[in-house]
Amino acid sequence: MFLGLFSSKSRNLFVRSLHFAKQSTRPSAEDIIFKAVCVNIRQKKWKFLDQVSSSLTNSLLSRVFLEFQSSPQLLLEVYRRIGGQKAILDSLESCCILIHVMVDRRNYGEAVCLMKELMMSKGYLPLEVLEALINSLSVCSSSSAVFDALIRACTQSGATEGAYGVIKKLRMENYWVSIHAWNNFLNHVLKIGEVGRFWMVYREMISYEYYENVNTFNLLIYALCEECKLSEAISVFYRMLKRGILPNVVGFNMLIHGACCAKDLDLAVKLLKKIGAMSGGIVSPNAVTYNCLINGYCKQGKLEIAERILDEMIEMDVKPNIRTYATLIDGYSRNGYLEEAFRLCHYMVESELIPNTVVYNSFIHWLYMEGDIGGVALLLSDMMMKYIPPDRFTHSIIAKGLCRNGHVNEALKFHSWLAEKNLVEDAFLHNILINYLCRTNNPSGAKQLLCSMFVRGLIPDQVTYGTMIDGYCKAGEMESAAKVYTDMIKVDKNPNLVIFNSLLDGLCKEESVDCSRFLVDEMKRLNMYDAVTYNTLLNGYFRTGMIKEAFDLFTSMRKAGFLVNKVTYNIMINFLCKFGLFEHAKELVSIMFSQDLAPDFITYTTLVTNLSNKRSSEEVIKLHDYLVLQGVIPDSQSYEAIVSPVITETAGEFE
DNA sequence: CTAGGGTTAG
Repeated sequence: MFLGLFSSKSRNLFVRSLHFAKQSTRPSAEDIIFKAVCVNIRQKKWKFLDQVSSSLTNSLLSRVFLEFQSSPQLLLEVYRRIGGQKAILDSLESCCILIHVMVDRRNYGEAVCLMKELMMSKGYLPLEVLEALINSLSVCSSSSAVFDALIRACTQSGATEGAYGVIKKLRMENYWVSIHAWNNFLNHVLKIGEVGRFWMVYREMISYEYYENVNTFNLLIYALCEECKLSEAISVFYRMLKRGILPNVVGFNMLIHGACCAKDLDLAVKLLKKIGAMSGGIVSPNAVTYNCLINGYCKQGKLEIAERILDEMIEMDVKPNIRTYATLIDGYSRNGYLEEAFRLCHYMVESELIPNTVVYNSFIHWLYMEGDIGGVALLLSDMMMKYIPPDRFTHSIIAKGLCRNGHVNEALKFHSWLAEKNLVEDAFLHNILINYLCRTNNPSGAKQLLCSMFVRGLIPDQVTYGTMIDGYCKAGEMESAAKVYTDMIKVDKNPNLVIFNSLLDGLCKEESVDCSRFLVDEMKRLNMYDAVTYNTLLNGYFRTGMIKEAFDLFTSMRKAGFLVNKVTYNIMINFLCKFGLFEHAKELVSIMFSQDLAPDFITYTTLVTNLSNKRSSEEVIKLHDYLVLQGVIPDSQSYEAIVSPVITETAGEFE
């Protein structure tokens, strides 16, 4: 009978009369419909709800949500059913009630999810959500954990300023911002790579007299590792112990990861061995710990040790996971052992771990690097058949693979295809294409691509600008390079070391010695310079015949130590050879060995080419033998063109 | 919370 009122014909009439009835006294029409809605929700009669949902008012919805506070699952079901409707869209309050209920039930995941929905799909600002949450605080019993959830929702959806705004506002209104919320924000700031801001926020937090907990300390360790300040990270660890805070495995993992990133594998292993002692026996390594070490060794090309760690891990009863194998597979692939990588993949499948996108990405990348386009095609179709979704990494890998194998136009077509299908695009992919367009002497095409990024709503990053600048510098178009540089400054992007080095290289190639020197002085003032900077300048001095300056520079580079690398010696050897000073050049080769800077194929080519121009075949062969005996891998092109012919020639003499 | 895959310099 009552339900008959809601047949589609009479519904509108009813709703209209509802507004009328609002003014009149008991029992108000809202009361009636409220009761009807509640009864139907209790009986899960969704059809009824679906029929009326579009005409439910905010206040009524709020009442309904409050009524069902103690049945969170039912409430969630109601919300999900009518969530897409306009009524609920406008009812920020009811959603906030639901959020409070979820937080009360410690269902933080759902609460965060609802908040992200409000901000990302429904367009509410973080501060609007905050205000609504505060307004509904009085009717709900929820604690300030709801604010933690809001900050988490902001950081998870990338709203950095939103999250910080919420923290500020809460402090202004005298609400308590928990240490968890601070930690979450600090973690987010680190993840987006803003270490400087991390320390600012940390100092701010400390100024409000917060006490760091174990997670805060872990974040400090992480930040210091990011800055390659390992010993400071370790001392933070001890400071934590002194405070009586018990360490957890995460802190150790961060230290070990930091040591691996700083290529100090001995330290990483030492830390692994000392986890027990340093934690008073309460912490033991987990899969992450071992994975960090395995990755460290893989990146150093020490695959036997990496695999030994895998064995040790199994021995210690720590189960290897997909990341363990993905790391090793990539390690083998990047060091040229694709067959081994496939063997490991088979083994992994036998251990009932299914290869994921990351594993496919590694294989595809390294197959492309080997020029095995057919292999790539097989893997890509395999991925499709197994419904393993490609991601933005896959796209970049394909684009780069195509470019590298000479199909820049195919890569561009692939890119347009992605755009057409509205598939994920990022700056990374554009950077690859821009780079190859520049390399194929098409800076104007690269410029077009850069402009198209703005149209697609993608923000070019430092690498994008750096790649463009380098492209123009290499093409000798310094004015265009300068234009890109100023464009970059205009959008508040700071130049980095790579960009300065590119500009310096351009200036040196132009033989603008004064400008080059000026730039280097400026870089020194900003404390932004490295071996590349000095190598570029050194090369520039030699090219312009400034021999004295070059040698003086070399001397001061050696004094500094860290400014000298293989490239430095290659440059020196090249010019010594050009001047006919072969004995001096060879002296530098032995210095290279003694400094653990093993000559590479460029050293080989430089020496062999120069020697063959001016000296006898015997000397060329002697040099070749000497280098090979010392473990230098010859450049195959130089060997075929220069050394191999003279070997057969001299061999003929002895016949 | 921490670990794996893609971009720039000589």
